[in-house]
Amino acid sequence: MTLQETLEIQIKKAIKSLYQADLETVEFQATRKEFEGDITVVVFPMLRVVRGNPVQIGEAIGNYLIENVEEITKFNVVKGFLNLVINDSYFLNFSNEVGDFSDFGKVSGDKETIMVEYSSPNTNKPLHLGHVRNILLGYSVAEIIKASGKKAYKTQIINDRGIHICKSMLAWKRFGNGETPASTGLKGDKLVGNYYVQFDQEYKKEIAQLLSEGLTEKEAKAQAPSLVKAQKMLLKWEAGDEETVALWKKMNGWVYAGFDITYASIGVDFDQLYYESNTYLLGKDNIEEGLKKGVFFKKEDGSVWCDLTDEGLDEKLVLRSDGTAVYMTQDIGTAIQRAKDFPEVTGMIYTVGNEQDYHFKVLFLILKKLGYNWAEHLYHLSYGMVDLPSGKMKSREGTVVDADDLIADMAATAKKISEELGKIDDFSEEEKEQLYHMIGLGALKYYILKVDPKKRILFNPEESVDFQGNTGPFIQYTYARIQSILRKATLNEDVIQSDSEVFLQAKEKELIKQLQLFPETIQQAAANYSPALIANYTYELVKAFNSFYQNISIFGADSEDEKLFRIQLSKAVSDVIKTAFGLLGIQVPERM
RNA sequence: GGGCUCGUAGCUCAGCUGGAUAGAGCACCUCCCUUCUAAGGAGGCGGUCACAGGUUCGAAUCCUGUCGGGCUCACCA
Repeated sequence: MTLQETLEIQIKKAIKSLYQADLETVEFQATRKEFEGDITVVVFPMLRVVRGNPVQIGEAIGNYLIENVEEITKFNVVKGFLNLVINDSYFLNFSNEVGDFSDFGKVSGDKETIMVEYSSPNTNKPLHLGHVRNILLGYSVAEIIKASGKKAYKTQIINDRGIHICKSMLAWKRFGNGETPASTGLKGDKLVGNYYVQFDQEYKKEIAQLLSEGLTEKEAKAQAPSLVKAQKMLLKWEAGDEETVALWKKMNGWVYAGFDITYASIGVDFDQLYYESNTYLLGKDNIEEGLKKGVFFKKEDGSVWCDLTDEGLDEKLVLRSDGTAVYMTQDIGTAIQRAKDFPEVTGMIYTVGNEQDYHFKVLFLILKKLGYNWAEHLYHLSYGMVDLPSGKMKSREGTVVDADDLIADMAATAKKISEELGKIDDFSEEEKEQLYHMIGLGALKYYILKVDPKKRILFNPEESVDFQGNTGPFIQYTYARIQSILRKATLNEDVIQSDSEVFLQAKEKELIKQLQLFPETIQQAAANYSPALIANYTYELVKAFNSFYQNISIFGADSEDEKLFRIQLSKAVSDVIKTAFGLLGIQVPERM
């Protein structure tokens, strides 16, 4: 039983015996810095059950707790807030009982399995900053779910077919002269992306030409020769035309090789891949089934719809009048297919931008109506767009922040700062490069993950991401600092254990309190799908540690026991930093 | 127009299911490396929590409305 649970029981007893009343719940909060105390009971809500002056009630409860709870040594009441002081041995016991903090806060278990979809790129262009936000969010949420006691499968659906792919293929055939990644030295995704851009330029020229010939904009867009050719190519692809399919395979292969490099650089992975070329026909059977169940209805022209007006939404098309699938059809089919592939899956998370909020609202509703039990646990991990000062990023117009370039820039900044400081001059070149990458990536990931996913991010490439203050490198730095202490401690053969009485400094107590919050922070982050909670928690922990570190000497402690305790506490903090950053997908260095 | 969403310090953001005088970082100004890593620490400056009502012991937080930004309402994906 936690201390808070004990207190709740005792406070209910106190109210019962003092006022003959029953409390439903007791409201606790952390005591604010300006008051003495470790935990605070809010008295106001009790006034509903107990008549009286909040200060007097607080005093009465405080006195009762001192009598009946040994951990409570003192209290004070300010207005309706009862501030309780907890004795040192409670905190010392806590850190001794945990002992090894390397897995502290994590819960193991696999009763529930959640599938997390993220990234899901098109194969006609390289990954950019928008994808990066998606990838970081999805990966982190999957890791948080695992730490909270569930199983998580990371997956992505690769959009490897469709008109957009044909556009790149067409432009390559026309302008490519047989270029390959090997012949140009370009990453495959970059090479293919260039042709996608080239297609669009050509297409725009054709539209301009047709407009000058007097066509309307709509006509010009539909009749431009490039587009017509791309549409023909798509039909050939769907018919299984050998040459088209071969080219498609070749160019997609280039892109996958490029993606793999970027994913490895970012440090993310997947458990299961789905390809749209395999799944785009799925869903039609499910529509048929839904028709029989009465979930859908057919209009006179043969198109199939789902009526969601009862839920305050519109009617939604799920099958065209010619019997072909739409986006929704595929998503219905894919979800059902995944549940078949992984029968243990109890829920799915879709990491997709907020422009698709409505689509997922509808998708989830339809799946519920179709009667799948896992449909109750579907979640759209929606996030805001990443905008540039110039506006929206557009791949076709080449106004994007490329993921590889961005990571390289971040590493370059890390290098510059590191060289100025000169603390790792003895590293080998390879070690240095690894470290710069780790720090640069840490800065980027933290920068993106610490903000609420719902908010859009304005990214200004001119102003580089910070490396000081509330940043990834600041936290990595603190970790490295603690490792330095631990190396020195090992060198001095200080044994990491202490069980005798030591006097706790206020800063040490703060640190332990902060450590105690980690398990519930993980649970909250999982419940809210929020890496930001982990990031903010870690920042608070690290701030508390740095304050401790600057104000209290570890190796200059008065007694051997105190010294050992401080080393042990530092170790615990660094273990938790490592775990927390692991949940964000950020690595921590031994030195920096 | 309907729906969803955001609006907190000059800038970037925290603020949990309503709780004490609204917190950080950046920027700006003071201090602190004979001590364990100064990518650090201690402090200062800076707010009508978009606006107006309401709910109550108490509202940045909940409700309604207004204003402003974004997204979305395709037989596109």
